[in-house]
Amino acid sequence: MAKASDLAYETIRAMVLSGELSPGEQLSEEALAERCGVSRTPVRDALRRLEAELLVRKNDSQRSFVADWSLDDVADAFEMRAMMEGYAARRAAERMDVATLNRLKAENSALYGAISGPDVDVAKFLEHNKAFHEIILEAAASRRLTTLLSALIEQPVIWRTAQHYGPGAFDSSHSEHEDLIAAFARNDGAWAEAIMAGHIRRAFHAYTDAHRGLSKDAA
Amino acid sequence: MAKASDLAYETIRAMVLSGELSPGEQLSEEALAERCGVSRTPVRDALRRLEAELLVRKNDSQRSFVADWSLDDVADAFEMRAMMEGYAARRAAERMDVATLNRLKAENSALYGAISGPDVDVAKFLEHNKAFHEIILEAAASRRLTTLLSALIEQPVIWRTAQHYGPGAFDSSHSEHEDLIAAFARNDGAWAEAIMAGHIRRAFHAYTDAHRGLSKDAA
DNA sequence: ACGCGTCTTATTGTATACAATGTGCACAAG
DNA sequence: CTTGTGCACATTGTATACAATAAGACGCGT
Repeated sequence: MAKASDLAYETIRAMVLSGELSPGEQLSEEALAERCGVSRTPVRDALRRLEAELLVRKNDSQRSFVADWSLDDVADAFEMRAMMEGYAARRAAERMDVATLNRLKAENSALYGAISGPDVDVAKFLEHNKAFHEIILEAAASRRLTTLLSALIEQPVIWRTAQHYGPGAFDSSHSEHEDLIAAFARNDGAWAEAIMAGHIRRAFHAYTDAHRGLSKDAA
Repeated sequence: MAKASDLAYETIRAMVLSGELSPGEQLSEEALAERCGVSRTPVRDALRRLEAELLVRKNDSQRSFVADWSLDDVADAFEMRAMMEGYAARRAAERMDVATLNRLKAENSALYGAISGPDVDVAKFLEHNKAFHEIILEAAASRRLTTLLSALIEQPVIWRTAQHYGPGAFDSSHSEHEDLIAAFARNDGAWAEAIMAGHIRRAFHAYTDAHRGLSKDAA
């Protein structure tokens, strides 16, 4: 999309994710515009996008605030994702072809490369993990599903989960991906759906384990 | 929300739904602004909202077009809705209380009143049907689910389906709602989910039956 | 001291002008 | 006749000024 609008979006998003803007804090369009070095117009666009992603919420009189996520909200988001990605996996299994299967195998091999060395390369893991899931979503061949899920997948709480993974969790991810590939190879939609739902739920519990006892962490 | 922005949204939406704007037709912000009697700014807001609702799509270079729905797209939308409303019904069953149950009973009684006379009052049926489903969504108590589903429910193809119902279909709706109430009363999430999924799928087949042989109907 | 109404001010909504960008067409060269 | 290039135009992106509205502060009366 356009330059300034994207800049505003990325900037504000980064500020929310980093905690530079605290949950519950009010967002003034003018203040944000100044910090981004653009006018209010692209900021308004950006806020609309962020609102759709649930990173920002608006009160009754249209004022914007940084969304605050309770544990219930996080659980809710993961449950939604488990359901929808499970559904996507089922559809993908029913429509799987050899070329797509090979792409999935390649991504999961690359993912393994990122976690099999002496140190885990978390950024690389995330990259290939994201690619893996996106290929499945693409194979599900549902525009609506893609639209709705992408809003969920971008949730900060979700993708930051891997930061809290122990070494075993990375291996689990890799092996669950292998199981998914096996299900896809057999066009077994029900199997794929079950694995995927479990896959997401395990990520959720990794999150709760990491946050046990912590009331709130800003960064 | 604001006056002009809402006006633009409602106006454009009505034009798309009525077929005054044909599927695939390009939408110029300036032309729409003139027809709505407002400036381009609120029109841009309205287009973003309509894009989120999938009534409008944008091409690579951000030009807007009226979305055109193939049969596959419609089937896709119904499948998504079946899955998500099924999930909502399950959650609602697990959280159901007496007050909500009574509201559901009242809505379904009113719905019965609209269809039990000599002529079916379709508008009244739709109103109570919508209210019934909204109560369930509310009882599901998931902000994300509400956000995502509301985009789907507003789809024109979906709510227009009832226009094609035969007399038996209205009765089926009413009795399926009764089944849902029974499942809710017993907090039987799995049952509620199964009924709801079937309920939506039946609506889909009512749609395909009505359109059998018709390539496209504009209004 | 407390509640209530008004006034000030912060914030968002809208209009308009201008800049940037992409699209299609015309025309020339091969 | 086809293809490539460039120009004119249609359309969207951005900035800014102004209008409308809601939130908060202040003072008044009780």
